[in-house]
Amino acid sequence: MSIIDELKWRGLVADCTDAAELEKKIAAPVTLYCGFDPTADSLHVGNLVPLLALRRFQLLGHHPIAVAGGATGSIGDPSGKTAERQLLTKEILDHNIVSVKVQLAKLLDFEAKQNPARLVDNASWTQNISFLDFLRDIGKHFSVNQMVAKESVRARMEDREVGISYTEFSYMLLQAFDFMVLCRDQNCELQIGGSDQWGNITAGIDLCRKKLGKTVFGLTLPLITNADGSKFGKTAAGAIWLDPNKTSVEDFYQFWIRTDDRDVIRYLKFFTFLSRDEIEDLEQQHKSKPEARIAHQALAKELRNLIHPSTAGVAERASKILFGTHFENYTSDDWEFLAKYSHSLEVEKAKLIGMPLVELLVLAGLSPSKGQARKDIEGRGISINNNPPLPNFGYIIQAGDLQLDKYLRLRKGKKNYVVVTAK
RNA sequence: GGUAGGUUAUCCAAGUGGCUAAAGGGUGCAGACUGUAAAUCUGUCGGCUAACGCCUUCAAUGGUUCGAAUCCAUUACCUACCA
Repeated sequence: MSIIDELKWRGLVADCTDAAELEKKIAAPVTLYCGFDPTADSLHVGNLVPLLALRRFQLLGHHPIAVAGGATGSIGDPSGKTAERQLLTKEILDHNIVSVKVQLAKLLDFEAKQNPARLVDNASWTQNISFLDFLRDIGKHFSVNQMVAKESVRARMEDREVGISYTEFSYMLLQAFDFMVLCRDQNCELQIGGSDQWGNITAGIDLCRKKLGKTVFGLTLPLITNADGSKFGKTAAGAIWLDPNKTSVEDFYQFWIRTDDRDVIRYLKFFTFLSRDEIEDLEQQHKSKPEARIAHQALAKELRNLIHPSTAGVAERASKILFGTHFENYTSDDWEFLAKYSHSLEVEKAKLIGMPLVELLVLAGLSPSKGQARKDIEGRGISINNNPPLPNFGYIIQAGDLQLDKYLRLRKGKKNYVVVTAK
């Protein structure tokens, strides 16, 4: 199966240039790239789609290049954005680049004998070029008329409330320049990216043809949407990050477990490397017995293994303990384990015993304020250990609430848990 | 540079002197139903308080007034039109 067939089956092709020619080209190994702008100090699950696509290409023998956007990230891509963005400071940008590079490096194989991945930073060829040279050599090839017609720019021009700065307007020139440089120096012939990158990619293709006389290709991946219409990868608490310090291993796992039924098979295709047979088998199981959530568990497990390989088994175990019923039998190992991988809080024992529950809820971060904590309790959403919800908000923590004289599980609703440890 | 309009709570958005902690909607959170699903229904959604109530908030500062999100002045930011 060619990479294109593979991607098509997975629903991962939104659009591509000259499909017939691309099919031919791709029969032999090609060099391709995808850019990742360091807009934060970690990648999030949304970045996974193009990144895993690079990996899929690599697995089938192609040569992937991951481009860290040191230059483009300092400008800000207007694509898909409804408002002008705040420029990141130099310090934040540097910090982000370092972090993102580490994550990119984890998901591609740099040791492969035939087709090792490469990681480059577009600042390396952009930062020393002068503004005048850039305008003369690159800018001359762009027609403002065409740039204005591109969806990403047009949307912002039409929105009277927002507009677009010259800085962001120029973004596509930088990205086109990247493609041209990679094509020239590394023989890169294909750029992939999210569907919002279409305009930027075609700009690069045009530039390669004009500057280098070469025909190169572009392929975009679909924007991932949730069945309920909300944005993929965002929760109220924010994005789901790959960095375990920003999104705990347990939360990361839970995120996938809670996938909408209607999305779970699509996501298996998008985000895992399971084979077609395996996914179709899961689909059968899911259809016949959705409440067992077999597909959800497979999805969560695959992703956890991929992103947090050193924690194999951790999330499943934590999940079993948190959502299971054999609460009284926890050993102190179980408790320590929970404290480490889910949300936890340490409080001095002397302070803990006798502390009003509302105060503990706020300390634990389960309720934003004491007033809200009170309402949460009155709404019968709060319980300690595995007891029924507490009926009144005057409750004070007792010594008897501590399991093994040390641990206490505080729960809000079904999904929010904090393990409180007395010290 | 000139002219006009805007800035309200987590987001959108009403409100043009007292009845306004501020309509409505979204999101969120909780409850019921379930499967840690969806849909639906209910409650809740500035802070403190057991509660009466008190405090802080409508871009910022200063003013008018018994009383201001609402009126005036200055400043900042955003947008449009004109030059």
